[in-house]
Amino acid sequence: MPSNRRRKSTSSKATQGASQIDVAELAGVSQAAVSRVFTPGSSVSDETRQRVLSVANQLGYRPNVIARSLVSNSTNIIALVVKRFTNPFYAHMIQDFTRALQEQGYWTLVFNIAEDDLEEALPMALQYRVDGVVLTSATLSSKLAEEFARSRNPVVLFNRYVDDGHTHVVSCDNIAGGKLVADAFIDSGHNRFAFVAGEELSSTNRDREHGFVSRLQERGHQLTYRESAGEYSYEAGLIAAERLLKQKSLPDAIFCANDLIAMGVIDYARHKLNIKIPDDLSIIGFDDIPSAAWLGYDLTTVRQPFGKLVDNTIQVLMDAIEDPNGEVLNRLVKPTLIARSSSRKME
Amino acid sequence: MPSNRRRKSTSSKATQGASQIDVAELAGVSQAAVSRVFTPGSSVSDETRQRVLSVANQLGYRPNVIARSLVSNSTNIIALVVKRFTNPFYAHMIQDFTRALQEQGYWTLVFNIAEDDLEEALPMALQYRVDGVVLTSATLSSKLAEEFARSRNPVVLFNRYVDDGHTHVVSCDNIAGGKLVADAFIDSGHNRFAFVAGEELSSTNRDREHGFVSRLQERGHQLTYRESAGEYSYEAGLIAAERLLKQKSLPDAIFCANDLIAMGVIDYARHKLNIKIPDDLSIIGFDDIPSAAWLGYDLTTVRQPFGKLVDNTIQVLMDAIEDPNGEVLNRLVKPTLIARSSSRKME
DNA sequence: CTGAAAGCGCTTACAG
DNA sequence: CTGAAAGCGCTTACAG
Repeated sequence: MPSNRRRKSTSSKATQGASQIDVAELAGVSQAAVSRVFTPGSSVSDETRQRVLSVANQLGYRPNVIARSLVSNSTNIIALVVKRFTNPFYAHMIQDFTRALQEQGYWTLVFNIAEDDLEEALPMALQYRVDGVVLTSATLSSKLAEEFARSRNPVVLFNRYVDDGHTHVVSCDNIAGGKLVADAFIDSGHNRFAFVAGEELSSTNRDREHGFVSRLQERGHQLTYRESAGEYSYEAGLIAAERLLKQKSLPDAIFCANDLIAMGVIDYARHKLNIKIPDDLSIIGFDDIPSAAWLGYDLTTVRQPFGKLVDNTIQVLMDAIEDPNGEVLNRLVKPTLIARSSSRKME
Repeated sequence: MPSNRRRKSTSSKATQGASQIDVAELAGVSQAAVSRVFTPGSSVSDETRQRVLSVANQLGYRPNVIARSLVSNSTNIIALVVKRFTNPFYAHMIQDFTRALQEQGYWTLVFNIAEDDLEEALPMALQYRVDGVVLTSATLSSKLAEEFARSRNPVVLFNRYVDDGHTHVVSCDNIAGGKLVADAFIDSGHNRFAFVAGEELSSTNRDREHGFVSRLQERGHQLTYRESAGEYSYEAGLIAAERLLKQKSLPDAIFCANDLIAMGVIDYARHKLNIKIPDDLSIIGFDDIPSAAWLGYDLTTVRQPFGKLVDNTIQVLMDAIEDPNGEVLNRLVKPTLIARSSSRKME
């Protein structure tokens, strides 16, 4: 008879399920044997396995992952840090991301934070000894980056940049995206260009604008108007449109920093000012969220290669977990232009 | 000098942060003292506290929540189980829910499952010894419900029903919602009614339809057409509209089981068939997702009292965690009709 | 293949 | 207020 001394008899606190000790006692094997049955790859005789499994089933035993994590030093949990998100793009991101992670045997702990709380929230994530962290719509302060480096937790920035030497990055090539839009507008004969910015401080906004403006200039044009929505929302798009379209001479081509803004601009132009789109005004967005394809908008937009972004993020994360000392990865994924009817076609 | 024998000297594995033992040794106190400093409400002298805090800071010590969970038997994690969600309503739910939970000191572990995987995924959640579970867009099989009952994990169903005696429920009163729509249509003089169903097997769909049809009958009317979109999406709405609106004599009032379907129906009617909305056809949805208010749709809809639903869920959850033997709660929240221009006004 | 033992990093009576 | 000790439920060398 094996020893299994720790617990007094069959106690097992009322509110808790059975433990390995309970199973071991009833099955007449050691606690280690029970552990092995539930550890893939461990060597157990068929007889032991059967007996343990049967007792475990009878007792409703389930391994306590928390205890396992404590000794194995791995939780199989990934922290996904998102900022207050109104954007369907990020809802989708969470959706696909959690699913893809689950396929790899990982679970997702969501940290939903205001930008300012990052400094507090992230250390919390660390306390849970997550196996990795994905940061979305948030940038890492150098202090935090350092703390992460010290904790040796792999961090992947999603659609954000940083070049601190140990933070991995997976992002859409926003500069290239901005250039696609400039080319599309110019190729189809537009010549009064406007840009409606989203979050001024975000790298996504900066890069999209930079790509757009620089390509305009390369091809001998320039930006006529610049308006700021201030955030990536439909409502902000409406308001920006109101300001932008009260100009005496209107632009004939507007690039909006994301789709939601673009939809706000379209609706304001169409329903408040009776402007014909695309006859009088072409509008292009960024993201290709589902509603961009809706008949009421049919928005020309720069599609973020969603699946690729998520897949790359998972892959980078898995690589980093496997080899924490591997090289710092920086994956830039090319976007594509999806031409729909909110912008004039090539002439 | 305290003992702290377990560890050999200052080892602390290379890949890990400092532990209480490391801090204790350097601060010249016992490990228990360090623990007390990080346990709110424990009694520690000011001097000890200062010394420990200073050393902890110097070493970058952070409590290991996993270890704490193992002994305290509480993870401060809530499992949120969602089904593959395309609906912005649920994206919003996750958003608000995670935030509200964080305010209570809980974190959210997201389980994103296909309906069929529920049987596998939920036991996983249990293995993480989460403090509670919220189930969204999924129903609990009796086998699972029993397993949960045995695990003594509080479970709250969000917008789903079950009456098994131990599962809490927080839901919008979908039947009342359906009645609101019937009344609105009848009061404004419509008389050929159609219903476009979403997911046939969901209790939300069943109740909304039931409320709608029963109120029609109460007031001497009946349903003229019933079409099924089969799922709660825009695309399904388009297809359902195509089938529904090829009838020789059209309905003049369509109730769609949710907003996304309604938008699909509006777009199909308007852009493919040139039907005037609301002059020729009134359409009402359900949810009041953000895009329902967009100028291009301006959808009359039944607003789910979002904040109340989330608040109630959190509250029920907290109550159940505090008193696992408390009564089983069943909170039904009344929806309201938001009148916009996709439906004719009272005559 | 299997058991005894150590240990993961904590909390919490217990005794002072 | 404080330390010594037990224990949470596991995994994993170690020795057979």
